[in-house]
Amino acid sequence: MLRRVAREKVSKPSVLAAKHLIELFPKAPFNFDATMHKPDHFPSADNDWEPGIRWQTMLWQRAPLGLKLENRGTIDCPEISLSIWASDELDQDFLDGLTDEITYRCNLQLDLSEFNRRFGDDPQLGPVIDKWRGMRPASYSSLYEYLIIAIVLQNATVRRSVNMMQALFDNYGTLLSYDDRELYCFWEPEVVNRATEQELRDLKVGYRAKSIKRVTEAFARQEIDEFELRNKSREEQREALLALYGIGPASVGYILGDVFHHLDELNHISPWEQKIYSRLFFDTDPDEPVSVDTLLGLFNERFGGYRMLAVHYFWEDLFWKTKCEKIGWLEKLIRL
DNA sequence: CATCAGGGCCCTG
DNA sequence: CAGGGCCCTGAT
Repeated sequence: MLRRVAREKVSKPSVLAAKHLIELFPKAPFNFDATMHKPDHFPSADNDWEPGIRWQTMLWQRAPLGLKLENRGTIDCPEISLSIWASDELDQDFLDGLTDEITYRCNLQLDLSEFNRRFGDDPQLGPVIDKWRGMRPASYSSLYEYLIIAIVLQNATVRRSVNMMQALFDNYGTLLSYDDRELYCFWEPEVVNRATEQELRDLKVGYRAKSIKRVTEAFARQEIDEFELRNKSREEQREALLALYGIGPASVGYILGDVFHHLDELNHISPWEQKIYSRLFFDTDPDEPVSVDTLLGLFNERFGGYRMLAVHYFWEDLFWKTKCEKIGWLEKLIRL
C-alpha cells in the first residue's frame, strides 16, 4: 500500500501589521521571568523567550495574534507591557477580552501571600520561595492547545515531542511574522478535524494520531467548552478531561494544575518524576527511588493545600539550574 | 545489524 | 487490576 507523503507547507508567513499596546498590572509579588518562561517545557515554534521578554502567538476569537510581553516593573511593583500584533485593527471590546484571557491564563492576579506566609520559614521550601518569589504556574495556551501538547508528550523523548509538534505546526499552523520574528500560531480545531488519521500518522505522531483526531473532533463539535469548564469543580473538570480519548491521569494532572490553576492538584507521579522527587526529597539514588505513595504522603503532610504549587517551586528551581550548570544525575533522566 | 525503553493510554483477559 | 501493544527514535 502506498503511503501518502505529508504535504510540507512552504507558504510565506502572514505579516501582522496592526499593533496595539496595553499595560498589565499583575498582583505583587510577581516574578516575570519565572512565570513567563518554564525551562522544563520543550521548546516550540509558537513562542520565544529572553530575560524580560516573552513572544507568544495566540489564536483568539479566530484571529491569529502575535504577542510580546515585556517586563516593565519589579517583583513588588510589577508591570507588563503587552504589545499585540494583528492583521487588522482590533477594537476595544476585543482588546478587553484578550486582556482578561491573558490575565487568566498566566494567573496574573494570583494571590501568593498565604502561600508565602505559610511556607516562607519552611527549611526546604523557604529558600526556594525567596529565590523565585512571585513565580506562578501559567498556561500560555488554550485548553485545546494544551491537550495537543500533552498528547505529543506521551511516551516520547523530548526530541521526539519537539519534532511532532513542529510537524503539526508546519502542516496545520499559521506562520506569523511580527516584531522581526517568525512564529507559528495554533490552528482552529476545524482545520485538523478535516485531516484524516492517516494524514496525521504521516507526520510521524504514531498512534497519537487517533488521540489528536478524537480530541480535535470533540472541540470541533463543541462537545467540550473551556470557559464552561472553568466554572466547574475540579472533579467535574477531571471527569470531562478523562472522557477525552487519549487523555489519562498524567495529562489531566498537568492540565488541572497549569490550565485550571488548582494549586493543590497532585495525584499522579510518573516514573521519571518519581526518580527526580526521590532525589530531591530523600536524596536517594535515582535508580532506587522511594515509592510513589511515600512521595504523595510526604507532599500531603508537608504541603497540603498547596501541593502542586510547592512542588512547582522545587521543580522549576531544578530546571532553571540546569540552564547554567550541569547536573549529572538529572541529565540521565531528561532524555533529549 | 537487532533490540529496547521512552515525560501514557487503551483495551483485554 | 495487571500487562501487552502501540508509532517512532536514538541509545546500546
